Amino acid sequence: MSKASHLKDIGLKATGPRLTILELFENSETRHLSAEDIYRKLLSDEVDIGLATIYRVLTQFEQAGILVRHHFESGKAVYELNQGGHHDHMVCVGCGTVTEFFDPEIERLQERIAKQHGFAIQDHSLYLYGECAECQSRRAPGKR
Amino acid sequence: MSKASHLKDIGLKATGPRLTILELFENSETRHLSAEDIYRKLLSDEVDIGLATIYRVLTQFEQAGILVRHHFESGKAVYELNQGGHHDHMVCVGCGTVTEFFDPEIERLQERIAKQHGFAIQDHSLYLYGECAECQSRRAPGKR
DNA sequence: AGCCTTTATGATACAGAGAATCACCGCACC
DNA sequence: GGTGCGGTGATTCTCTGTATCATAAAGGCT
Ligand SMILES: [Zn+2]
Ligand SMILES: [Zn+2]
Ligand SMILES: [Zn+2]
Ligand SMILES: [Zn+2]
Repeated sequence: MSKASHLKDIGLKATGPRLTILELFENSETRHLSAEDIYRKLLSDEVDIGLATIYRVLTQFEQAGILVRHHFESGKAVYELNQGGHHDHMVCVGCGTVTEFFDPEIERLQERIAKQHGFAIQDHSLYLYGECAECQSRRAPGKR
Repeated sequence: MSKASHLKDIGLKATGPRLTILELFENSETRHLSAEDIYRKLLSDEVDIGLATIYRVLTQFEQAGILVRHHFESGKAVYELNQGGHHDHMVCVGCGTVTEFFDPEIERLQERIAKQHGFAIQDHSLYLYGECAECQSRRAPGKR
């Protein structure tokens, strides 16, 4: 009953859709999922949850700190399980693969710049867009 | 006739709306403007340019390299004059003020991380969100 | 300048992501 | 097992931004 009680702790009833979506994140190969991704995945699993519910649950989970939301250039928001460690993202414009990274030096420099301007950082977003190693060799197989 | 010939060089006719929008950017106090911002500003100046035209012209100017587009968390795209130097942005969640900054060290570290993953960066976006100095003292006048 | 072809404009319709509505449903507590 | 309140899902609405299309205006040519 860990999952159900976790939901109750944050004031959310342990309903079918919520547990299903939470489990989907825990068992998914791809960490970063959009509302549409989740909707399609559930449909292919014969689970029928309305798109409105998915949007609602994702928002609630984000506010509860269970999920973290990101906005890549794709235009649609993606969510991932909040497992404590902050990290930033590299997005391949070829295949869409998302790679996570964390650089304490960059984090420190951001704080330093903010301090220089008397700015109190609450949040930040750093996305690198480009071509992953696979997509590069796929486009120029000879090179390397 | 510098502006007009500049437009012609990139294959765009030097029309009224295009010149007006370009001049608006050059004379604006605020560097970062959304389509809606421009539309309202022009309306208050008794200039009537359709919103569709503004969106179209902004897209063309971005493709021509005259403007650079950014997506802050606000949800709407903002544009600024492309004056050569790349920079990143700090956005105040209180008053919306945008502060620009450039840190060669952060840029270098991004490249290093990409290289470590065999990733070829084409573009990146770094936004810091928080409270500017003014908004902080406005909320807590005693402190400082 | 006046004509003519090409491109631009602007009103409006359309699209896509996501939030709001609201009647119905089902979990939790008794 | 009833009852009430929160949850659900079909649908509608909102908000950015794009596509359409008839009309207008650039700019090259004479
Ligand atoms: Zn790739
Ligand atoms: Zn991540
Ligand atoms: Zn501020
Ligand atoms: Zn800027």
